Amino acid sequence: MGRKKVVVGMSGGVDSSVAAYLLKEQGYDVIGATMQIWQDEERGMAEENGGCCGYSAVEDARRVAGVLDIPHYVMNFREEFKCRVMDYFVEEYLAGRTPNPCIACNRYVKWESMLRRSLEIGADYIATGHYARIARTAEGRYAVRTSATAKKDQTYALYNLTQEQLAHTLMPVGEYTKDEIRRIAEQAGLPVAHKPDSQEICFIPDHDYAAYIDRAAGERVPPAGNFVTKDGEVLGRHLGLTHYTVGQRKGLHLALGRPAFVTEIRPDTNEVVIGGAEDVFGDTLYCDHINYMGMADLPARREVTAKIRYAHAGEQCTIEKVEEDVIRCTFHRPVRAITPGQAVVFYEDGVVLGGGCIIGQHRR
RNA sequence: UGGGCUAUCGCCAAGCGGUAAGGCACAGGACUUUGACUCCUGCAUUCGCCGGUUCGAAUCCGGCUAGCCCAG
Repeated sequence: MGRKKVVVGMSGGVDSSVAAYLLKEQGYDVIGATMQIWQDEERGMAEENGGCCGYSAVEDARRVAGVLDIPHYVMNFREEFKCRVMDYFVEEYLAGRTPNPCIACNRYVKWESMLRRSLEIGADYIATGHYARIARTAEGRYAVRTSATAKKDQTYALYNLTQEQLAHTLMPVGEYTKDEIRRIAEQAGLPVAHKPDSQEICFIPDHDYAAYIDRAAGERVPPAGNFVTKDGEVLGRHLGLTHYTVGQRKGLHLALGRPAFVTEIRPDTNEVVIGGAEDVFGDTLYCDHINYMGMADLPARREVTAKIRYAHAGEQCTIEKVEEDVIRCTFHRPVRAITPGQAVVFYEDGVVLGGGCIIGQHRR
């Protein structure tokens, strides 16, 4: 009767399906659970391939659970998802920042809500199909560390998890490569072995973020304004701050003879600053809303590797706490597109030490 | 109204008698559990309009139209 009970968050995709399979093989008492997060089921049906939490989620997950012969529940997190992910996404854009909804979804929905509900039904752990591994530091802290495949590594999106959450988390998929996972799925006879990988933001199926924000924010959407150079020269009109992000090139409709990029978004003056390719590099950033993971605090400066976006290879840098809940990060070499609202995540030997939300290149 | 200059893809711009470079922008695709970046592909049977010269013109000639500049 000593079998540990684990609730596996099943999205209906290959990864989480294999996670459930692996845990069952390892002797856990496995329960499958699929989160219901769509606000509008009708619209969800429009999506075929599904994001990490697309419409086909429930059905596919149920079929997999059937094959694995494990119970399967559907957990309704629509309210949490709306409040912690969708609303956050819109508010950030309205403030001229660029949010990462997946990070918020992980921390607050996949973990906070799903873990609480799982513990309530007597589970010891929750598990997901993320390409990451749980590590224990010498000081006894929990942290996520890079998976066996650098290629599909998903630790960046998990930097915001708490010690409590990590203590109750299993990530069996992190030990394998994507190819191995698909092979395992095939051998196990899982019906989703060849389902395409998820991508894009799951709650905006048509990929038109600006239009989504327009619908959600109505009157509060920032109006059109000027594109300017850093010297103040007006280059043209922009469609409204929510259409842009730092580093962006496409969609500016600015034919300057050479590629033009967004280097800064100024909510206070409603301006979008434009520069050349070289102008989007910077070597210093400040971040707040720090989450300490592998390290308990940052009492002194420290040399680490930092990623400033999901698909960033990482760059060596020095981090230093400049005030409570604000860290300055100085890169050894300039990094491209330091973007307010995005997360910066610190690593040491593949272990996530912590991270925060980028304020910008200046302290504010 | 005289004199001069210029009119080539949405923007900029090669071309100077031999059968339309390139850049930017844009579109599509690839990549991608965020936004981006990047990469690949596409993008003027036609050169302001009408005639003429020539085997052959965007390139030469004439006229017209438009814009710019200098005179007034």
